[in-house]
Amino acid sequence: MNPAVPLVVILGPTAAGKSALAVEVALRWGGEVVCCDSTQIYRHFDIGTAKVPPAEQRGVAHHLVDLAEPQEVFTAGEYRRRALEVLSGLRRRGRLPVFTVGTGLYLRALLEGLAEAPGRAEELRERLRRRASVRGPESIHRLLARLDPASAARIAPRDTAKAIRAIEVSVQAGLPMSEVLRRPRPRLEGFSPVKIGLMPPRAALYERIERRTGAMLAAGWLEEVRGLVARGVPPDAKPFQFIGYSQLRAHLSGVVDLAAAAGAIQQATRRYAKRQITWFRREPEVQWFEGFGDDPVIQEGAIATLGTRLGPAATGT
RNA sequence: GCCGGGGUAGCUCAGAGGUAGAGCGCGGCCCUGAAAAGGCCGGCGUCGGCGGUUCGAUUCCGUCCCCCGGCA
Repeated sequence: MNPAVPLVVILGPTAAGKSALAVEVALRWGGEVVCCDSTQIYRHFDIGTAKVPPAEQRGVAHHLVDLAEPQEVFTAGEYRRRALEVLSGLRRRGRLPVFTVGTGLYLRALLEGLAEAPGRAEELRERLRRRASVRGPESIHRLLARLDPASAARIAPRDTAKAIRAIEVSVQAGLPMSEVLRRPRPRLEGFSPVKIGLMPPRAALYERIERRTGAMLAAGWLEEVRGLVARGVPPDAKPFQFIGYSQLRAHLSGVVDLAAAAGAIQQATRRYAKRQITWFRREPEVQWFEGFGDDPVIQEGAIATLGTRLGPAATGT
């Protein structure tokens, strides 16, 4: 068994400056960035998902971006498998993994593992969705209550997405999902995570979200969306549900003017940031910094904290 | 200056003699293969100011201030 090696995790809400800090850390300790973001997985959806442009990568390798085509469905389990591959490569080459985490579930799937459970069953999902739209979301919940009362008690009656997953698992596994979840989970071995959290003041974060939306539009976001539609990416492709892409598609089809679309994007982003904050607050053993990751003062503090765990910087830049 | 209309939550507004609600916003939360998804909870308030009537006024009366129209 190899001794545990460090792994850096940088987490925080969208627009908190995770990417900039990650590149700094990677440059200091000879690391490579590993993205943990469910949207940057998709190819061709670049501007709105805030992928790091090559110039800002400053020669640092970025992993787990552009893994899937827009019409594919990517999952937390798939993320875990791909991340483990990347980690073993980095370990072999003696490079420090620096995760930028916007998607809390994916991080949890990697660090704590997922219970061994059946994967998606598209046909069953489709049937259940149809049932939900014809007979109402509660009908799905009633079905679940018969298959798995414990899960039904835990899942809200109108939370169709969670109820469908619970039914899917229970049916395929032949026992209630609540039982399946009791199985041991394969925790990440051989790495000791060091977690840095970015938590800018709320007002400043919201201001930055507003400005970034404008900057993304100025950078050609609308043209990107127009191009995706033109090249035939189907409207029901997963990434078209992401924040901004749905609103800009509505704008292109003439339903709303651009200003209204931009306002809706900003609002959706604020809500998303709030949900991320709620999730990350429960993450254990995080060293929190109350500012932005591209602020030199915050970077200095984070790097000093990391220094106590990683030792002095391997490369002096 | 005169005549209307109006000042109630962050915004738009409803309401009624017994200290107030809706939508949006905002805040809090949940989460095991769609997670930028999906779901749950919360009113956060000098009812423009000051007097008066009343057991009780945000509601009725007076007055002042402010906003929006129209006429000057």
